[in-house]
Amino acid sequence: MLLNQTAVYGLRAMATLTSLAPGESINVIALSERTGVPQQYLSKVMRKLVVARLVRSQRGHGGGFALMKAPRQIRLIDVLRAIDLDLDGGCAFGFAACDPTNPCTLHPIWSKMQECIQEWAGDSTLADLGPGPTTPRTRKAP
Amino acid sequence: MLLNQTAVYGLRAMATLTSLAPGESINVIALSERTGVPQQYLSKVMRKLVVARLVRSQRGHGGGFALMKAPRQIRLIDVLRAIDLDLDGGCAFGFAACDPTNPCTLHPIWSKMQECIQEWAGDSTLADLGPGPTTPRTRKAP
DNA sequence: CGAATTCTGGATGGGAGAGTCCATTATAGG
DNA sequence: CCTATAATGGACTCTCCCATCCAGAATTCG
Repeated sequence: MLLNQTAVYGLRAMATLTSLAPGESINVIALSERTGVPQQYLSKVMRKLVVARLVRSQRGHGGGFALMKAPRQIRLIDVLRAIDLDLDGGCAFGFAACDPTNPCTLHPIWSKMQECIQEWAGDSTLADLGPGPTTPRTRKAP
Repeated sequence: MLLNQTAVYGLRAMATLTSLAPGESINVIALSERTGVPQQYLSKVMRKLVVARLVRSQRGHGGGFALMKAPRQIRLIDVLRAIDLDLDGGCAFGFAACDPTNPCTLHPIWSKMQECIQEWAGDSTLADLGPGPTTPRTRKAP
């Protein structure tokens, strides 16, 4: 897989939160069932999203998680960064000084990929999600 | 980093082989110096490229590695596949049946990323490399 | 043939990501 | 005020990727 597992888990969770009615919240047990992410591990992931101020958490009876901003204001890159995913890997050759004026031989194709993924993650927001379900009839075995 | 370390190593090696004069070959020691990939590990990586028939290997005195085809005929996706990198992760939610007619909510943005990366890896070849060097003055610490 | 060179391959170790278990803290509601 | 609920946090395990060590097989050169 291209993105790491934790990043995908984060996207699943955020997508599910986006599908909630305004003002509604969901606890980690229900969220785990809908997303297929192991409960205990999902807790860790959610914490990262809370710390990054993308998600609001509420403890105690009736508590749970909800988005902290409007879906339109949450870019994918914000989610991925919150999950500690580093999209900008630097020079493919590991050169200390590699830039467009002094590029390594991999620079053209490498920067092409970087731009492609940066543009995707930077321009898409949770408002770009589809109308489809956030929970499946059947899920593939992990 | 987006791609895993081994995949990047593979691209570095292939880029360096591409920069050789026609008919020339290079042994793993020199290749390791130029690419910054640890020798012993580079051997494993090179073996994968050989098995995938992208690289020709020659043992004994004066042996080494060289490209098996013209750079134009080697796509990036061929290299990445040889390194066991799986670019097609399937549905982001892990749904068993997720397709354009019955999509999950993440489907739009997910497929957008898939297309972006598939197009990049499928359309680019080693002929698209730049003229820059394959070995740096200084390299970042790993 | 003999020796140096070079790739091949197995075995092993370290570390980070993924996942689990359990104790603790905070909070709503009766 | 008490209890059930729910998030938080620490400690631990497991697995796979990255990396290293070393023995073995093939091939060229003198």
